Amino acid sequence: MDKQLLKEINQLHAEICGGLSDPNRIAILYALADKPVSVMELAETLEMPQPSLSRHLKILRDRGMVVTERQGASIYYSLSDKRIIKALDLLREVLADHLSKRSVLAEAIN
Amino acid sequence: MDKQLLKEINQLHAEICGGLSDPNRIAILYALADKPVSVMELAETLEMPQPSLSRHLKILRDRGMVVTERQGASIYYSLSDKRIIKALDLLREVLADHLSKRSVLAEAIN
DNA sequence: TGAGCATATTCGCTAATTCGAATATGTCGA
DNA sequence: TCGACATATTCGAATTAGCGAATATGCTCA
Repeated sequence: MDKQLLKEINQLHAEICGGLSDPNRIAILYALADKPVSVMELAETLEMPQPSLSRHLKILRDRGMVVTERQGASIYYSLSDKRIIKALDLLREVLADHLSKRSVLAEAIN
Repeated sequence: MDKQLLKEINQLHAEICGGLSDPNRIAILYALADKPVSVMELAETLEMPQPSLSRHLKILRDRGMVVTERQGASIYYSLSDKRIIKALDLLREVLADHLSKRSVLAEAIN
């Protein structure tokens, strides 16, 4: 593969991953995992100020990770692709394993 | 689940994801996908200055995403968990789909 | 049309990330 | 132990990301 092209792909790939690299956005994505949710509902569920939420949603939208559908005055957000949750779950498993290994070490100290 | 605990988990989860959110680190992780590689070899393959590489490797190490093994003067890095590549592949598929949808739109304009 | 609700954007600020350059640490073999 | 090589860390500067507060836009319905 062309080297320059590969760099551009990795750049885009990193931007997608950057969409995941904030705890609020992870909470948002899981909140959207099952069904579309409006901004107001999200703000309540996640106890997040609405403007902050909108900014995070924009980041996810720009990266094509969520899609919107207007319903009257509200806008419903949903995941654009279930594989995003799959990827998040995989990484959470990696995290869990890492933590439990560390905890074994912590025990062993005593 | 306890709300505060969930926040901490999401924080750690986001840190793992943050490990993926840089094009250089994505290149590093794919380079380690098959077999352990030394820092010098990585620097050559990826055409990256060694100090820069070491800094990125530290980020991945701190998050438990890669592990090291010393062999003489060299240090060999390897993936701590294949699921990291699986997650990256899933997200790359999401990216590919998103790009091709956009490209269809681009065609449609003409 | 205008009031009111839902969502988005902007501004000013602080904090975090990345980088190149320089330097430090650690290991091996003579 | 010293020199040479492999890797890691530090520093300062530049860029980027996130936040609260304020404000703007867009839609609906009377």
